[in-house]
Amino acid sequence: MLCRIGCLWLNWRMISSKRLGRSFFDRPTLQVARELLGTRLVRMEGEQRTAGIIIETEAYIGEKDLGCHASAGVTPRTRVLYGPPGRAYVYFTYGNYWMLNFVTEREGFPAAVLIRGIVPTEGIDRIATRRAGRPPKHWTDGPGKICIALEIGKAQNNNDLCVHDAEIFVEFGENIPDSCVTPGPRVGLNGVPEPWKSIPWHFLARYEPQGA
DNA sequence: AGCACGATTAACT
DNA sequence: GTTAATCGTGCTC
Repeated sequence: MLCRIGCLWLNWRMISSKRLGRSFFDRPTLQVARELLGTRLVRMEGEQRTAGIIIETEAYIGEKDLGCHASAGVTPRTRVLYGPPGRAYVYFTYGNYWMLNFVTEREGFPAAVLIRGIVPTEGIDRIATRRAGRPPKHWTDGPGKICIALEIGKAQNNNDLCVHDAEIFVEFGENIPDSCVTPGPRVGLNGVPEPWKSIPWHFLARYEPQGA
């Protein structure tokens, strides 16, 4: 009886959960990158939520993709990319900035989605403090800015997004129709040879926050 | 140990 | 439009 109740409770948790599970990330990276648009990125800081709607993503897929860090093979840094899907890959670049990615596809295949833009929805006061002096329009419109606004750094690298007490996770959001999505080349790959430099693995959503 | 570079940002002209 | 800042990472010696 107790077991039955336990199972029902677990089922209820699964069905009613607003969170994306591991199966969401264990799929082709382009599909994950596209479908992440409109979902909600949540950063737990103790009991407080800081969050925003994801509106811009980029896919980095495998060792053959010369724009992907995994083109260098397994190194201390890229090890996370080869790990199981549904983990955070957080790396440091340009001497100043952290970048948040979600690892995708099966364990052993290195791929991830970079989170490039969100629209803040919760914890606005904390975001405003961390982005002080900048206009709201530029609070979270870049991958480095998102990590500043949500206080994401080295400590979150390799974090599992799909456990109950995750610091970072993603919730289902509203559906973004294809008519509101603009694919294009990935940003910042100037030294990367074609076709990787121009391949349209960047996804930008036109998103109108409620009431605007 | 040394070197070149980077999935950026902010402040310039 | 251009460019400086800044340092971990990966590669070579």
